[in-house]
This record gives sequence, C-alpha cells and structure tokens, in this order.
Amino acid sequence: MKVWSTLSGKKEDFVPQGNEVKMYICGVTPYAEAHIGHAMSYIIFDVIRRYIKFSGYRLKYVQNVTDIDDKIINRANQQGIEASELAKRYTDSFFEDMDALNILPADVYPRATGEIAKIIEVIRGLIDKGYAYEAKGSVYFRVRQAASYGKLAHRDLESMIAGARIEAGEEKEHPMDFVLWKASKPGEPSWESPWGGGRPGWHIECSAMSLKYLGDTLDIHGGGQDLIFPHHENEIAQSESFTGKEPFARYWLHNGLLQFGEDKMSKSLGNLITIKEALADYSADAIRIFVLSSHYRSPLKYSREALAAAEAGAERLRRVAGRESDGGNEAETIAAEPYRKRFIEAMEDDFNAPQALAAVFDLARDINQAADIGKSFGKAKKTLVELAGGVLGLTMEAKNVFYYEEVAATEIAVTRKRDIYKLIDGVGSELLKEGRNIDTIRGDVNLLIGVREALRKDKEYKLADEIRNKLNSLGIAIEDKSTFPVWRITR
RNA sequence: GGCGACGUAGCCAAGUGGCAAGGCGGGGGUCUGCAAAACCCCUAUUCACCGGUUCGAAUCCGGUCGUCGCCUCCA
Repeated sequence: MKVWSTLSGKKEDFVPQGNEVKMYICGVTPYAEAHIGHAMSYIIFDVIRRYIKFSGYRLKYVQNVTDIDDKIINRANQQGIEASELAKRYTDSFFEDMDALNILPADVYPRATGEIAKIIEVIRGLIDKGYAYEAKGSVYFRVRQAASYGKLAHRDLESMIAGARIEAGEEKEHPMDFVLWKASKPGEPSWESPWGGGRPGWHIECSAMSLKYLGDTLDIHGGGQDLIFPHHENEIAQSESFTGKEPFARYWLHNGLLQFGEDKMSKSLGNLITIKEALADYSADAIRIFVLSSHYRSPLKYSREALAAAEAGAERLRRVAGRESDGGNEAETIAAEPYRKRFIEAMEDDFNAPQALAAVFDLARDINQAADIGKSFGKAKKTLVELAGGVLGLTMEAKNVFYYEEVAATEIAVTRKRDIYKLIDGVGSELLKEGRNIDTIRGDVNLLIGVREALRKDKEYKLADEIRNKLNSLGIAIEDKSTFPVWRITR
C-alpha cells in the first residue's frame, strides 16, 4: 500500500509500527452545524480507515472534539447560554450527521474539556524543557526552539514572517509563537492550572489527546489541507518537543477542500451547506459517491448537477444490490475476482477511490447483464456488497421501494366502479404534505396498482396508463416486472 | 508579495512517457401492450495555449493565459 504523505511530499510505502494502525483525525469545533466540507473530509478518512481494516490490519481511530474555544464562547454569549451547552448541542448534531452518512464511529472521541489534566501535563513538560514560557497567565510555545519548525508546511520562519499578516502580540517573544494555555477573562469558562485560570489553546489538545490515546508515535494523522498550517505544524512542534521522539506521525494525510462555486466553502465565508441540508435532498450514498468520485487530495467543487449525477449512480448500485439471483447455473457464475483485483490495486495506490469506484460500476454492469440473461451472480453480488458497502461505505439500501401485494378481486371490482381519481388525489395530497407519512398511502397505492393490473389484464390500456402517468407525476414510479409490479417514491 | 495545486468530452472526474477509466447527460437499439428498469451500440483522432526533449507526451522541460488553495479561525 502506498500513501502520499504531506511531510515527505511524496508517495511512500505504508508500513505501520505494529499490526494495530494508530490513526488520529482532527475533529470539529462544535459551534455550528457541520457542513458538507466536513462530510467530505470524514467520508474520505472513513473509507481510508475501512480499507486499512479490509487489508487485514487492526486499527484504533481517535477523533477529537474541540469543545471549548473562542468561537464557542462568543456564540454561546450571543445566545445567552453556557458554552458547554452550545458545544453539546452541536456535538450531538455532528454525531447524528456522521451516523446518517454511514461514517463508522471513532474508537475514542476525546473532548478538550475532558482532557485538561493531560493538556496541563504536556504544557508543563514543554516549559520544563524550555520549549514554552509563561506570560501574563498564558503560556506560549517558543517556535525558534523547535529546530525543524515548518517542515510539514514546507516553509521556514523567515518566509512566514514575510507574509506580514502576523500581529505580534506584545506578550510573545516571537510573532510566530502560539498559545498553549490561554488566560481567561472574567466570566469566561475557566480551568485551574499552575498559571492561573484559563483554557487550552487550539493546537495543544490534539497533541495531548493523541499522546494519551495512541502513544508517542501515530501511524496516520489526517485532516483537511487547511489544517496543515498552522494546526498540524504546531502539533508536530509540541509533540516532538515534548516526547523528544520523531516522528510524531509517520504519515500525514490531507484531503483537498470542497469548493462552493468559486470559493472554498467555509464557516467564515458563510457560503456553506450543512450536512443536514444536503441529506434532505440527497441520499448518503449519493454524497459518498460524489466525494469518492474525485481523488481525496484534489479539491472538489460542490454542484447540484454533480450531486444529482451521483444520486443516479447510487440508484443504479442500489438496484443491483437488490436483484435476486434466481438460481441460474452456478458453474456459469460470473467472475468477480478481476473487479476485486482492480479495486484493490486502485486503493493500494494512495486510496484511489475514483478508480475503485469505476471497478464497482463495471462489476454492477456485469451483474445486471448476468441477471438479464439468467446467469447466476450470487458471488459477484457478494463481492459488490463487500467492496461498495464494506469498504466504500455505501448503504445500498433501497429506500421507499414497495412490492405489490395481491388485492382481492372483489375489492378491485368495487374500486373499479367507483372514482379511482379520488384515490389518486388522496395519495397526491398526502405526498405533498410537509410531514408526509408514506405508510398512510401504501394501501391506496397498492389498491390502485391492483386495479391497474386488472385493467391491463382486460387490455384497457388507456386507463391503466393514465393511472401510471398520474402516479408518476406525483412522484410514484411503477415498474411492471414480469412477476409483479414494484413501486417507488421518487421524490 | 511568498509557498503550493490545478486546467482532460455537454457536466463531474481518473489516468502522469506507449492505442484517453468511471459516473451523469444525450442519440440509437433490445426487452415491454406501451413504459420503467436493465442490457447493447454510439457520444474527446484528443487532454488550456505556445515552443522544446523523445522513435513516441495528456503525461517530462521552458514560457503564456486562466482558476483555486495556504500564508489568519477553518475538514
């Protein structure tokens, strides 16, 4: 397996320290709803994690929650609630989103506010070793002391200062020094420390948590490209200075950022679409396919067209997964191995999900073809579910698909004589309702299909087609299979 | 200003020296009472532009134009 590491700037052979891969992915600061840029990042690392497990490694996955910081405090003040309450609200919401996107939960979700003791221990160690200093109740990291500062972002201190957008805090020795412990102002959330009341700086929590839960050296540390500098650079400086061990993380993986129109989607630009909004319009599978159809290190542009295309592709995979192998000749079963091989080769090469996905789509076509001509495809379907479901994390659940259940002839006869348009109208008005309940129309739709089947039998195609067309325009698609009709809600 | 990435069909997007993956869309066909779904065929002689290296370049080198990211909170 080859992985591109930001630190070396090239593809490297992936060799973990032991057979349990230690993976740390930067989590969120819960002060607002998570947006689809977050979805992109966490889907990518979910797939990477699933693939590593698929290859036979054990794995421990840690993701932090930065549940205290300036933005949380400010927002909470605006809303007149406690910072902890705001953080909890959005943390809960974040977990809901992750679950809805079929992202496997981390093994540990440490919270900054739950790890104060470890954070203080690390800061104290850094002070003792001369890498940090206290000033007016805050503690800063002394960047000049970390010889290799800038190695991840591939910059040196000089060129960073040349950027000239740095405001030198008067308490800092050097403009690039960053805060490890921030003295709290009156009324702000505060924790006791050797330097007085305060709260942890943003970067230190990740160092403290990864050291605590994964040890001095991680195998994979990941996050969005926007975290390379300063966040991950600072993590390296803190962690390696504290432990005296290099490297802090063997492989640094960073995903490209989601763009919205011409700009990056970000909280500060306010041009974001939340995960919940996206899920209201598109299935989790569609969002995953959208993300995985581009390489993880490349930027990706959000568009309704791209999501709609992904949804159509997702629908095709769902249908394949739902096809039943009606026996067929096992000896003639289609070979799934070539696809599996292609899939693995693609993923082995720096997690080339677009190519892996291409193999999945080709396999899907092969299965459909086999199904159409009555060949057996049980094993191939199993492979499809294993790869697309298990590794790429697609649910492939056909939602809102219903099978016609036979209706008594007498009931059909009675309904045929009465106003079937009324039935259709009833179905339509329920479908258009805000909090519509599909269950309430199932019986009526089923009855309409039963009537339609009777009409077709009697070759009264005009009315039969009218029923189908009317339901279709209401968002109910009917497929007349050779055995029995299937209907689905299309919107 | 410094650092970096990218520019491939109508749209999204792989490929990084040897005949241009995949998805969506579009056109034609098979199946069907007709549809839908599925399947089959077609849909980039060409990879922003210009020049160079090479037997051979979308892929390497130089230049031009354009887009985006980071350098400041951010997945």
